[in-house]
Amino acid sequence: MDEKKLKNFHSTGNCPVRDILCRFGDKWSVLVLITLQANGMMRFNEIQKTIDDISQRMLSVTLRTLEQDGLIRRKVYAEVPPRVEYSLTPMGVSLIPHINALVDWAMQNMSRILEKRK
Amino acid sequence: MDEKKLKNFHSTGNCPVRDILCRFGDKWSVLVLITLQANGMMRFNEIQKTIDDISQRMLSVTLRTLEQDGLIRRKVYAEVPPRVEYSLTPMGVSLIPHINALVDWAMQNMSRILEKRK
DNA sequence: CGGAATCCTCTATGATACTG
DNA sequence: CAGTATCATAGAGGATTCCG
Repeated sequence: MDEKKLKNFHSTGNCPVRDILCRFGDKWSVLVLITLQANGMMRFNEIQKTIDDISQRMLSVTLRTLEQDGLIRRKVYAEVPPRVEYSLTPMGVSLIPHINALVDWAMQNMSRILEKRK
Repeated sequence: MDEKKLKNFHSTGNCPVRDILCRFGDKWSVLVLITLQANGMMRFNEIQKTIDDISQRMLSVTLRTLEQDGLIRRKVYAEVPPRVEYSLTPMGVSLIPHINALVDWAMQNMSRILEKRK
């Protein structure tokens, strides 16, 4: 007797796609990305003021991770006081439309979801 | 002197869109959704075997949350032993393409990202 | 079979203080 | 200004046990 053949989504033990997507599953990454997209090049303090409930530490951690993954670029100017500017890389830009699609979906279905939660 | 007008993405204190998107930012929701999409109607145990590293508890919690949000449907059959079948609702189905877009993006950029992390 | 209840652990995040 | 270092904590997630 043959069972239903069920499709799964991870190759033996670890799924690299899950590894990638988990990076945006954190609390701040998506917000930082769309903030950079909307405002272009931004300084550390500008980002923090824009996302006003992010702690300095988490902004720092998030930016470092995103830079490591190649989604944002970090440019340091040899000045005093120091100036550092962040912007999206082409790869970061290529992710934006998909994030926006999710945001649009969320806005369209928000009221119905919030209704059901009660 | 007028400062740069920075665009932000949350109305005073709480952003409902963030509330919605955080639901898929957890470890399992997306995986459950695409698993249901790929296999259609599924029983609890089938899902757990398919996503073989999810604990019974987390599968239960995840399914309940997704059902509450109206993304999946839970159908109980009055049998012994009990049978419960899960499937996507239309709203759940409408989310799938956007998830797939993210998965595709992840697959396309995976190798480059993993390279940069080293 | 499909869970719920309990307990426990570990990670993500936050608050605070300090620095080149 | 743009961080790092340190410490503290809530909550996500896991292991185990029990139940209709």
